Amino acid sequence: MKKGHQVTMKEIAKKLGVSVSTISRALKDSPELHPETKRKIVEMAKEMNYQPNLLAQSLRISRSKTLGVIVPEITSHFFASCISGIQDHANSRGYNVIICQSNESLDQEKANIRTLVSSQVDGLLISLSRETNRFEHLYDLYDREINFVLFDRVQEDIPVSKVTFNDAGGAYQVVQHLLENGSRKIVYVSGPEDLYISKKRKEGYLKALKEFGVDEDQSLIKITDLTESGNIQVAKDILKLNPRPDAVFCMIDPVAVDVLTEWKAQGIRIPEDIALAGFTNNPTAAVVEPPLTTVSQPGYEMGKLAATHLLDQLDGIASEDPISIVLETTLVARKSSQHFEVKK
Amino acid sequence: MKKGHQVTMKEIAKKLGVSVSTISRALKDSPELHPETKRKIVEMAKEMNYQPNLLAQSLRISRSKTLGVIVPEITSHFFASCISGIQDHANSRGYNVIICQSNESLDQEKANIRTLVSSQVDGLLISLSRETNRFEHLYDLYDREINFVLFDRVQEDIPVSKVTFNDAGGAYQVVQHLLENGSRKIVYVSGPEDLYISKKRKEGYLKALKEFGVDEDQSLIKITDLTESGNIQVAKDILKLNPRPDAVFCMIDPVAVDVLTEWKAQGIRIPEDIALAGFTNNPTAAVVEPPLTTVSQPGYEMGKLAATHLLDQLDGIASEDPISIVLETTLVARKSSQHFEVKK
DNA sequence: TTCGTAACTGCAGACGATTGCATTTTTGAG
DNA sequence: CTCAAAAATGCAATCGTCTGCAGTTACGAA
Repeated sequence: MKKGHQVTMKEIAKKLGVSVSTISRALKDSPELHPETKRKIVEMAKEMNYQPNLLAQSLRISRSKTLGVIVPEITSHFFASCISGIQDHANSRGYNVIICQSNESLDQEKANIRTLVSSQVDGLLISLSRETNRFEHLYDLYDREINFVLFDRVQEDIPVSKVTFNDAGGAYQVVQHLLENGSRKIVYVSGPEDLYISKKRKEGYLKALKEFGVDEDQSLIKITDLTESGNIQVAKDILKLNPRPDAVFCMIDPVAVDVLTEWKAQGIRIPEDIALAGFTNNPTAAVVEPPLTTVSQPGYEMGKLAATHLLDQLDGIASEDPISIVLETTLVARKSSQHFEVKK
Repeated sequence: MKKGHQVTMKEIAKKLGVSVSTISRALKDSPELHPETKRKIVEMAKEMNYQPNLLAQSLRISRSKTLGVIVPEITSHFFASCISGIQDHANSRGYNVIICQSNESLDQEKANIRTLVSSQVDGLLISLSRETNRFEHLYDLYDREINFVLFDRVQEDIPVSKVTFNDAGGAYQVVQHLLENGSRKIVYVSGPEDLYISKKRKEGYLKALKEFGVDEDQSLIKITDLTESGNIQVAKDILKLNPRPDAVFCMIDPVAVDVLTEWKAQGIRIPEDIALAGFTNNPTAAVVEPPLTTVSQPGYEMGKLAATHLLDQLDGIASEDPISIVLETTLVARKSSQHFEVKK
């Protein structure tokens, strides 16, 4: 198999004995061309299976009609959904999408940005890696006037558009739910503390406690590095608390699933002995036993909105002033949180 | 935010009062340049934050250093893993990756191919959609001498390289496992019959039965359209069989999970009343109750191998003759298949 | 001082598509 | 049959980068 040679306008021109400009005009259906010439050219182009070289077009108009996307990891169902939303919307507006993963690494994130910018993407959609606690690379994009939109894992201070969930609100919903079910001693299992979502969900957790008149207790806030072993360690630590807490709210579903698995192995009954809730509504949440109470975050919608806004900016439809779009989440109450009801 | 203007060689040249060619040579560290000139240019380039325009480079050398990937859907964990493997390997070799989803639609698949070819990707990695039962678009690529590799969902007759799992072997493993556990009346739940993996896994199923001297029984082969309602319908149909089968082997995990959920809702005990097994080893398989016996398919490996082979072809390292790479699968025996042991 | 050679740098054309302007061809009127 | 206007087509430059070749310096030797 040789390097596939694409048919160019030049070749059509030679075959038909006309100039390249004429080919170009014919294929754009220009009115200043003789209809017969046009017909012949279009026919020949089809016959030769001509397809325009997008690279050349992009170079000429300095717009690649391509968006760059950077997510921490594609294999996460949530980010895959976001990508799907971005794709579908971008394609419907004639844009291509180049996807990169940062693998939760700041260096990789920077490298991705370099590559995408070099590739002349018209704009970027970025969800920050876990490691990203410095933001020069983003300010650099900003200074260079390259359009980008942050989504889900954002940095709040940068004056660019952002699409986020009401993470605090979602956490509030789920903790409120646990409180309403009678729990008072509620653990919050957080990810790394400088992570945007860790902070926001903690806010919601604390707010709910406060409104129900429950005092904040630092010993009930556990931190995991989000690895499986880290999660299991936290699961064990929680069982050592005395008195044992009524309920545990994990920052993301995978943590809750690991905790659940560990506890089941130890013979702890959920929700009878302790209630459990997660966040994100991963596919796994619905199928574990007992089904996991969680908060639903429509990733597809988020991706679609982020893409819409970026493209609106690029196409000059949206104002260039940055905006912040906040999506609401929905509590998905399942069996894992029915602590006191079951007791009765 | 304006359209980000990228620094070009021309601007560096103007600033330094030299020609563009000199800039180009300096940045390529050409030996025929005065070291001092070179130093100044490199310094200035860094200061001005110069980044080469990949579009222009690609146009010039007629190679975009970009691969196109088409998968049925990104949100499937398996395909996401493949993509991840493709990405990592392609990046390590200096290639970008453009990802498209066909959403299981033939038309979308064709459209994706058109776009990617127009975008001048150097090669394609394709996993076919469910709907793809005609293959003109692939033969067309072949005729145009455009490099592509098929993976997982392949078409066997096209003379291009393919990477697949030993699907028949995997199915054989799992059915053998069920047979060894004492099951004899084993249902195979298949997806649409013209799907590559439906056929291959059926082969393995039948082979295992034959080797254990179990007669093939058409009434034990059920077909689902892979929608949730389709899967549930099959779950119900199986319960109507008289006598009730010992075990059920579902072509892919999501089907098995739907069946499991439906049966649990009906009070059927698994594996006590009936054993169950899936295929793919999705994350959900490990966390359902009972944990699902399945067959592990390393998607990341598959993606990596497919990318490696394609790039080897492109770089002239691999022979241009198509090859077929077959990856082995691993049986993951979990509780859902411990039918007779538990009975004892 | 002059010349040869090496060291350095610039020119121009190419990649493929597009477009303002110039040029050629056609058409019809006088 | 001529000529002007209109219609059809071609020329050339552009986007940013690269490179073969030609041109320009500098330097040492004679």
